[in-house]
Amino acid sequence: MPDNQERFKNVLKQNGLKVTTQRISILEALESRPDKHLTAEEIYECVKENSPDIGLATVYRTIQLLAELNLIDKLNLGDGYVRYEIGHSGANEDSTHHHHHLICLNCGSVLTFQGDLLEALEERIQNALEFEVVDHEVKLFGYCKECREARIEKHNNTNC
Amino acid sequence: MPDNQERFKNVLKQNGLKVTTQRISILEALESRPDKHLTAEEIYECVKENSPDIGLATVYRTIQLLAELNLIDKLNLGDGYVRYEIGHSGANEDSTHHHHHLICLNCGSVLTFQGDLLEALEERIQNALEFEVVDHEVKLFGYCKECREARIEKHNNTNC
DNA sequence: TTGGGTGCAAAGGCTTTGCATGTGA
DNA sequence: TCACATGCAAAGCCTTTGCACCCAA
Repeated sequence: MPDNQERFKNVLKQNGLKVTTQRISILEALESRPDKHLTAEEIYECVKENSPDIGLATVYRTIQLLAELNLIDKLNLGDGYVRYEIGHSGANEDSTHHHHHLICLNCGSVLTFQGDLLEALEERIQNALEFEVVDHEVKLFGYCKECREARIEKHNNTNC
Repeated sequence: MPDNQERFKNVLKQNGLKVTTQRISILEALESRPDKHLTAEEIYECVKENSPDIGLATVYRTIQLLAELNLIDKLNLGDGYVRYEIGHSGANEDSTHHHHHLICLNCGSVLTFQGDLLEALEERIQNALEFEVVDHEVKLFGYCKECREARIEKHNNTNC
């Protein structure tokens, strides 16, 4: 999406930051793999294909920057890596209510789903606990279609 | 709760594991601070008061064990530490639907709340995406009562 | 020109692991 | 007794930082 890239360049300029080839490459890498939830290392490997000289430290610095600019979202699956993805909602929409994640406990794949059924809950909390909710994160753990089918198959074959 | 401790000892024995003073101490430390979401280091400091010779490695090994035995829950607030707390639901209840967390973005305090408004959502996902949900994790980020009041006060004083 | 950006390597910080010693059953 | 558990220190691993060089503006 060149739109997104133009927006990125503008955001950088507006913040007095420079538009460098590395920054563009990293954004492109993330854009080319939507819903992929890449780790810093994966982004690094991906970017190196086109920019072999890039350093891992630059990747870390840039994703931190992108996250601060709300251009990408951080995601922690609890596996020791911090992951990143292009912001689904975009900076123009209400960024506080976005998508959530379905994490397969077997293969580790991550699906996303839209939907915001938490507003009622948040309102209740706001009233009951006087806690002002500004963001939320929902992770659902389970088994994806593929793994379920494989498991059923295995079950039929081995009976365990 | 001596009940919990008895249960713990039984669980250990049933799994062919030994009941050691270190393991008991660590469980006690976690029990004495419900809703506190301690890091390994904090547990270590806490246990050292009564067992000065304990090693940090033992704490790590034990909390890992306790988590595997479902006696404690892991919690990741995204601040670089893994935290642990005594399982609220206990092993006798339905352990898949427990409590959730309210994390203050200002002071870092963590409140918990019960309630499970996600069942409808999970059912919908189960049907639509053929993803079998077995557990979920909900984190709400915002500002606790104390910080809100402090913020309002500051606002009134400094006008910013 | 020039101050922010980058690459490389070293350092940080949390967690795990190897190994000899200790200890519950 | 003896296999499991512990303590200590070293190693692992992801991430950040220091510093000299580079380059977008």
